[in-house]
Amino acid sequence: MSLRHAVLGLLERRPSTGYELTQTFDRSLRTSWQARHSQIYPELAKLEAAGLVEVVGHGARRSKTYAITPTGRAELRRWLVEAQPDRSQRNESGLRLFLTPLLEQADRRATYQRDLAHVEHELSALKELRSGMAPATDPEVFAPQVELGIRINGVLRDWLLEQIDRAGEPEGSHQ
Amino acid sequence: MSLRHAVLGLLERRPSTGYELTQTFDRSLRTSWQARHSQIYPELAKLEAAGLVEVVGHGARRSKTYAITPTGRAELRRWLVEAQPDRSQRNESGLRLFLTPLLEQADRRATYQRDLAHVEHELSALKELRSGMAPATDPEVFAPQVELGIRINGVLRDWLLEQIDRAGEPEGSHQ
DNA sequence: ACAGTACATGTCAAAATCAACATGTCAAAC
DNA sequence: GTTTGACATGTTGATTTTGACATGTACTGT
Repeated sequence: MSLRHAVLGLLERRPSTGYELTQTFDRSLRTSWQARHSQIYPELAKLEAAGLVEVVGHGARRSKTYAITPTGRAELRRWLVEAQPDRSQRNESGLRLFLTPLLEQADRRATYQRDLAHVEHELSALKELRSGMAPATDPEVFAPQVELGIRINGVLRDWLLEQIDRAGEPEGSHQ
Repeated sequence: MSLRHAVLGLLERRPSTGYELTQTFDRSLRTSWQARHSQIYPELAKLEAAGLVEVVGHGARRSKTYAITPTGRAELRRWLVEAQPDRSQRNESGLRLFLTPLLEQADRRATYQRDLAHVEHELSALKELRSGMAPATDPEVFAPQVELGIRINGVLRDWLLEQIDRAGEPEGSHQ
């Protein structure tokens, strides 16, 4: 039940509406956990019923702002500190990378190129985020995560470049 | 429907029984895609019904060996080359890393330590795998993936060490 | 006034996944 | 000979996740 704790965690960062949570899932959390609004709204209702979150305000367009309660905070801490992590993952890109060697050279090269383009894109987005980050606003709560993302994507980029090189050699080298 | 393609991919590598696939999911694929036997056996049945795989042999203990068919191979290639990748992930460890800064210092330090222990463990397992890998057996189909795993876990280790250092400073430094 | 778009919340049926139940085979150790 | 454990395949009910359907609100530009 990670969705529950993801929602609690985001509400610990700041009180939010379901709509805002949906966007955060889509923007910041997409590389760790994803959820659609059709999952988030029911989950908020369940969390409220369980007393882990509460509605702290009503805004425009029927929006409800939720905040975490002390009970919810305790549950979040318990999960982070005491619950044993589930290390398994679901990562389609990883699966593709694992299977790509099965392709013939030209196809393999093409898919690595496509992945490389995506990684470069991610990398520049993260670097822009890093440079534009107000050092006062998110005091270091956020910066290290961005840094980690940059490093992992850097490793991925280098690795992909090596694979592309390698896939090109047998045909392209020494005319 | 990544499970389907994961199974096709594994059968492209070599014909296998459901039991063998289950083990491969658990051992090699656990960082990309996981599946239990209760999902794998029905999926094999569906794939067989669809003509993407076929039974090529019966072994001891009622075991059935499946192999990919030409149709299945075509579908696998189509998925790898033409289908647009789903970049979203489900990764509880990533989620925890994202939320850990919310904890107070002592808890934060402790969870980073726990993660570090796990990463070190992964790292030594991968390095052993690298050294023990027959260069002739899995000719390079497998080696680059192991190398990537080593590099990513290395980045993770360094990052965690930095975070632990940082979390220790305000209290532990200059007596 | 009207159109388009972003905001905002919900529900529902289908599909995917998981944990538990269920059954049986074969080899090695004792 | 029998117990233990790895091998091997299945099913079932509950939970999680998805994609589509559904509805309404507020602002912005024309």
